[in-house]
Amino acid sequence: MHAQHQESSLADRGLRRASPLAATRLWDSRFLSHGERDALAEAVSPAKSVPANTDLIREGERSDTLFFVLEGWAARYTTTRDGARLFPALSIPGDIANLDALMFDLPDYGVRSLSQVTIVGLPVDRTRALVARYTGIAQALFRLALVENATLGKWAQSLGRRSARERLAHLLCELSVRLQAEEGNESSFQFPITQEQVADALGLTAVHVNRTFHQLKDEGLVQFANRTIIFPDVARLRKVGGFEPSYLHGQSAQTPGRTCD
Amino acid sequence: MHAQHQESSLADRGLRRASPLAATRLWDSRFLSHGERDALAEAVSPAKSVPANTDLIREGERSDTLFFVLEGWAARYTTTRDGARLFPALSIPGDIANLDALMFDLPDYGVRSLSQVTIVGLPVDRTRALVARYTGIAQALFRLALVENATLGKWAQSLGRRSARERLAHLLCELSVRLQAEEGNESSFQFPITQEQVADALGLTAVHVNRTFHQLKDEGLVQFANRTIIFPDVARLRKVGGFEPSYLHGQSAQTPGRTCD
DNA sequence: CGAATATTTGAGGCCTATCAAAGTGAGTGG
DNA sequence: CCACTCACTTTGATAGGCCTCAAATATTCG
Repeated sequence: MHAQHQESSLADRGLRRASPLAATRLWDSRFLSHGERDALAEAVSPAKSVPANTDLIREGERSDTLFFVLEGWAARYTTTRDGARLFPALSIPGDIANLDALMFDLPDYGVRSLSQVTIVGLPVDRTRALVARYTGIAQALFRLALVENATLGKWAQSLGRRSARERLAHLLCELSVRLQAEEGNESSFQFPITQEQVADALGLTAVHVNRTFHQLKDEGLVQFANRTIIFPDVARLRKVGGFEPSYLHGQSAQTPGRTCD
Repeated sequence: MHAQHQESSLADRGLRRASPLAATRLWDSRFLSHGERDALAEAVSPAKSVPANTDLIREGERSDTLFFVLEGWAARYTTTRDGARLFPALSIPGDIANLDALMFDLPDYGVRSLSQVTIVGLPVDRTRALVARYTGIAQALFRLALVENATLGKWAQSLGRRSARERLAHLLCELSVRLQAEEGNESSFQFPITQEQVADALGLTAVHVNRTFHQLKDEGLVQFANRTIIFPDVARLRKVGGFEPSYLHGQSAQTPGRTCD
């Protein structure tokens, strides 16, 4: 942690310690060399805190920066004409909420904070330059896109073919694995979002999510204690949700070796 | 079309005319230089015809080649323990069915032909070499991943928040646009799959898909004539499905300029 | 402490699933 | 060219999961 390089410019950007990106999957990736990490840390904008329920990107609004989530949860959302909302993806610490901004100027979704979040921005043009110059960064971003792809596929499977109970169980299992990279404990984590937001992730009603949560509680599969969720029996919860963590390709610390080819 | 380069080796691979990839989005991409196209055509394996309902990749089976679909329709599929199937993606001519094989050795899905298909394989290791050498190819593949991402997001929106009628309308609209790159007519195309397969794409039952098709027919929104589907009123069908083609980012000939930044 | 937000509970209804069977069409072999 | 078969489509009846509407309770936050 000695300030070997010029840390001052980084500190100016609010990146006092190593880098706010240190918590990020992109950063953790085995693909990044030292130089690549420095280049990334250099390109990043100051960390910013955003309150809950505020749009980072309004639906269909142009955006010229990539958003890294450092703390808190955000979500991509789409709205149908009749006002129904769905979250095709939850963005939790370590995620990039709008990776596609790298290639497309107009997203087909919005991004909104679900809890208070702290984020860091990466300007698209600078990122393009990094991608062109550093193959490791290009690979890491490509990997992120593919993992998101797999996650979306599972999401679709849940929405299309699983009951409310199974869907909720699957979501909770997925989150426990994805969060584990930071929390270090797969059987419990902070759960900062409302049941209505869960409903928008699962394609259900808030009312029904509530009933489903109670069902899982009654079965002894989940518990709550001041905003943290606890899984007394992870194995059984996974069974209920039909959850197989392999599609996350080592987004957690749990399967460190199986990440890439 | 004169054989300026050595066409013989290509011909040996069954790529007689320009290249079987000519029909492919990857090929069409404005990112590919002449040299990159040649390199791609060179790397591709001989075109192969596969009958309907056969696995290109069995669920969870290792695969070391990328599959381009040249003709016919295929699908990625996932199965839940109770046997329910869902297609998170349909792979139609021009698509790569298993892009993630580039980075991950074990897919979390299977790939299966829905109709008779002709495909071409691209070995993963050769593709990696191409990506490392040709930035245009890397960019084009990244684009494909991001478009697939957007498509999966819309798929999730349909599965989570749209009625059967809306889902079917949306799917048909999406297919009409994606196929248009080849067919050139957005109001009609060959429809080679069964209602049960449609059900697996929409998260419905074959029975209900049948009823929903009839509903759309009765409304004058779709017609069938010997295996081709016809949309008498595309605008109205899009309205029903809540379909906005922008997320496909110019996968069709219809929005040629808006493809990239 | 009060207001706004989130959770909880109840009753009733609709959309889609399930189960079952009949009808249709394409391909095969005699 | 006609049975015959297999797969797909179509139709009907019933049931169930989740939604809708509504209101009460609990919690958060200023």
